[in-house]
Amino acid sequence: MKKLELVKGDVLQRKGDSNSKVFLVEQGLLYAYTIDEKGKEHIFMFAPKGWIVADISLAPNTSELYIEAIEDSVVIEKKRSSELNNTSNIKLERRIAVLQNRVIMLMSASAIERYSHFIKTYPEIVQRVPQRMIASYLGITPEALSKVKSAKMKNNKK
Amino acid sequence: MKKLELVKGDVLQRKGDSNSKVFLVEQGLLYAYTIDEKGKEHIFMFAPKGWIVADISLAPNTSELYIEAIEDSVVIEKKRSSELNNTSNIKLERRIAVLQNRVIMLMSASAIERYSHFIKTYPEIVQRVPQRMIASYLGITPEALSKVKSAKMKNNKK
DNA sequence: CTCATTTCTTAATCTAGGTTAATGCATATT
DNA sequence: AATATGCATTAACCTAGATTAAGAAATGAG
Repeated sequence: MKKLELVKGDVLQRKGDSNSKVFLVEQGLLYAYTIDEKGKEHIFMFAPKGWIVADISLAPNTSELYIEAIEDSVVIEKKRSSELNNTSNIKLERRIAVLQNRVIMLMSASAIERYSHFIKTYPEIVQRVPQRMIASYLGITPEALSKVKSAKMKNNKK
Repeated sequence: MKKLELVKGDVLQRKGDSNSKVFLVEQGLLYAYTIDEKGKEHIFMFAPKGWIVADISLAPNTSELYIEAIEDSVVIEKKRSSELNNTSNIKLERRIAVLQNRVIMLMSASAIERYSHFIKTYPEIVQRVPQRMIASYLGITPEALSKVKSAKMKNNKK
C-alpha cells in the first residue's frame, strides 16, 4: 500500500501484466482500456478522484487492460488480495469480472465474435435457453443470430 | 433470508420495485432484463446455479431490471444491506452499478442517447478529455461523435 | 390428436454508424 | 516564425446488422 505520483501519460499497468493490484485515485484522472487485434483502442472506464481502477478479470494473473494517467495524478496502490477476505467480496468480484468482459465484448466485437465467445463461456446455457434470448443477451436481433449461425456452419467453424 | 421455490415464468422483481434484495440461485436458471421505451427486451444476465442475481443500481430504491425464472428454480433471498458491512464492498457495489448501466447503454441505446447520458452523468470528464476518448468510451468513432454533436446542436438539444 | 401460439429461419430492403480521405486547427519542436 | 504532429470536423461512400415480412418448425393446451 504505497502512494504513487504520476505524470500525464504514465502507464500503471499493461495488458498481460499481473492484475493483483488495485489503484485508488487520490488526485487527477486515469483511464483503463483494451487494444484489439486491429490495434484499435477501446476505453473501458475513466477514473477520476475517489474512484478505484483495476483489472478485475477471471484469469488469475493476466490483465486484460491498460491503465494510464490522462492528467498528472496521485494514486494509492493496494494488493487486490487484501480485498478478498470474505465471501460476499469474492462473489462481487466475480460479477465485476463478468461485466468487464461483457462491456469489452459489446464495445469491440462483431456479432459472430460475440456469439462464439458466448457459446465457449456458457455452453450449458446455450442448450437451455431459446435463441431469441441469446440474441437479446448478445445485443443483436434473432434474425441476425440466425444468419451468424448459418455462416459459422458453412465455415466449418461450428 | 428465506428460500423461494419458483416455477418457470415467475417474476421475482419488476422494474420500479425496491432493489434491496439479492437472490442466490440454488437450482434452476433465472435471467435479468430491461424493457426499453419501444417495448424491446434486453437481457442483462443469465443466472444459473451458484450465481447471484440482483439489481445493483445507484438509485436507492428503484430497480432497473426485471428478474424472472426461465426454469423451475430455487433461490435464497437475502437483504442487500447485509452485504454492505465494509468499505471495500461498497466500492465494489458502486463499480457494479456503473457497469450495469454501461452494459444497458451499450445494448439498448443509439449513439445520440449514449452521448447524452454520458454528458449528464460525467460532466466534469467531458471537459477534461479529448473527443476521441469520449467516442471510444461510447463505442463509436470520433467521426460519428462529431455527427452526433452537430445533430444535437441543430435540434437545440444542446 | 388438433389447433394455436410461439420460435426459428430466409430473404429483400433500409439505415446507423464505419471507413476513407481531405481540410482546418491547435499544440509542440527546431 | 516555420514546420510537424495530433485532433476535430465534414463529406462521400460502404457495410453489418436492423426491419419487415412470410413461411417452416417446434411447443403447448384442450
